[in-house]
Amino acid sequence: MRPQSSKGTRDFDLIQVSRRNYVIELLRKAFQTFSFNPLETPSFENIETLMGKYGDEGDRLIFKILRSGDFMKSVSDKSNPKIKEIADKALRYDLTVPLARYVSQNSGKLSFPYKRYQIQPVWRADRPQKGRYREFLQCDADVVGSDSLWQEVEMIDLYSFAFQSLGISIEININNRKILAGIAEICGIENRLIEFTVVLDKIEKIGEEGVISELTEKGFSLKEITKLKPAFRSFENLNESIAFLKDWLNKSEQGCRGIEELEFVIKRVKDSGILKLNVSLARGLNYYTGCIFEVNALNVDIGSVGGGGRYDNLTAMFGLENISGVGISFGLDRIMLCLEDLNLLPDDIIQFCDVVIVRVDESSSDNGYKIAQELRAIGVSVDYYPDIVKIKKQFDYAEKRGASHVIIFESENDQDQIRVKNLMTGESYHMNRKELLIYFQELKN
RNA sequence: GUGGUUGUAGCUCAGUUGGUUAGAGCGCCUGAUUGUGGUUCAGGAGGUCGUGGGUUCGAGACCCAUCUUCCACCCCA
Repeated sequence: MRPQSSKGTRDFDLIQVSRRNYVIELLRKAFQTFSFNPLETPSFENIETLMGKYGDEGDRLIFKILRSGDFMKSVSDKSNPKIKEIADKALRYDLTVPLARYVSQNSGKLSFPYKRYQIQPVWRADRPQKGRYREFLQCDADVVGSDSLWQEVEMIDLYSFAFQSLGISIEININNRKILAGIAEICGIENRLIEFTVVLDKIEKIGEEGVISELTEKGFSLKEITKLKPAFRSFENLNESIAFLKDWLNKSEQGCRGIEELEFVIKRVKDSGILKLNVSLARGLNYYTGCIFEVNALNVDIGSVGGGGRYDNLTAMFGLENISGVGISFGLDRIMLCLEDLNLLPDDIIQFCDVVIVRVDESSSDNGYKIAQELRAIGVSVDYYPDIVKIKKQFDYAEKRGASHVIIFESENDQDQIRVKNLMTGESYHMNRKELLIYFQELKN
């Protein structure tokens, strides 16, 4: 059996784990600063909880878990069984639907608005690609149970806070689903809103001509497309774009409401300079109903590093009506790529061991181990080399472990002459037990 | 799900139109050298050439299937 990790999954070694933890801790801190509380939900849910929430495409990508026992017995058509006959659980596909389930299930004991953050892996049976895996960590913050636009304001402030702490310069594209609905209304295609937005969302990638040809392909008429054309325009200036939209959509009540919402938010966020109104921004998930955002890192070509928006009635499918929420997500894998590209990862975040204890023969084994115990008691990370092998090999080992010091017990060594070598400087000292403890104590501080 | 791409020693890769015992660098092991690891030298181990079929006198090279990698779609994060 050849060792091989499963498609679209990764192992993380010491360095990668350290770096990821560094980022996760900063995100956690940002979430806590904005008073979100942690929530963790199980890796799998009942299959009905997840199926049908992400569209047909989503259903296909959900990892389903086979029923236990001899479930095939009760399958009617064995050559073509129904999913629910053979699978009753599924791995979570995102963190939003489990949140909706949790909030609905616990609505009695939660106080609203309920603010939670959640950092957990999710699974998608997608075909892997650059920065896209079948198992990846999502970092979400959501607030549910308030219609207030202040929530949007806070979410954007949270984005700037978090990315600032990571040292990443960003711009946030912002739009409002109501504006998109308004555009559809003005152009007389309100019944094809989702189709239209999915295509419009690609404009950055495929350009105006691409969008036009794809819309044509989908059966939009030339007249409709001509009417839609103002949506392809992009503006550098927020006020300019708002003025334009106000004029264009003044006949659409919904569109006007969308613009008002945007204005409210834009006026109040801390760094409105990073906001960019982008009418073509739609975001795939069609449960969004209000403001939507997408975060792009500047100075690096990595795509979006986060996104989110307002959704109404996400809990309705679980029987809890009239609950509105805003959620944002941080794409950890993309953020890691971005930090690597920009060289923003500090190198002192990797937790190597501090000291390796080596010895020449068994005569110093007990003394050596005692030192290990004493050093550990004062919080030093100690590796006690277990075997008596050539000193060269033990030194090589220590260096590979990233240890900053080696403590050497030579056969003639008595307790008062313990040799300590600093691998960073190459300096070597002799000291007794007490001095040694003090030396490392000071190093810790 | 569609179309392409990749897979040779622990790592990075060579391997010429199918033809003898499949190579290099780094790493690893052993021994010397360097006054206790980091230098230098010498020697050595390690590959069913992703896996399974097939074509052929002969396959790492060709064909099919499968797994994996990366990429573009679809979709999305």
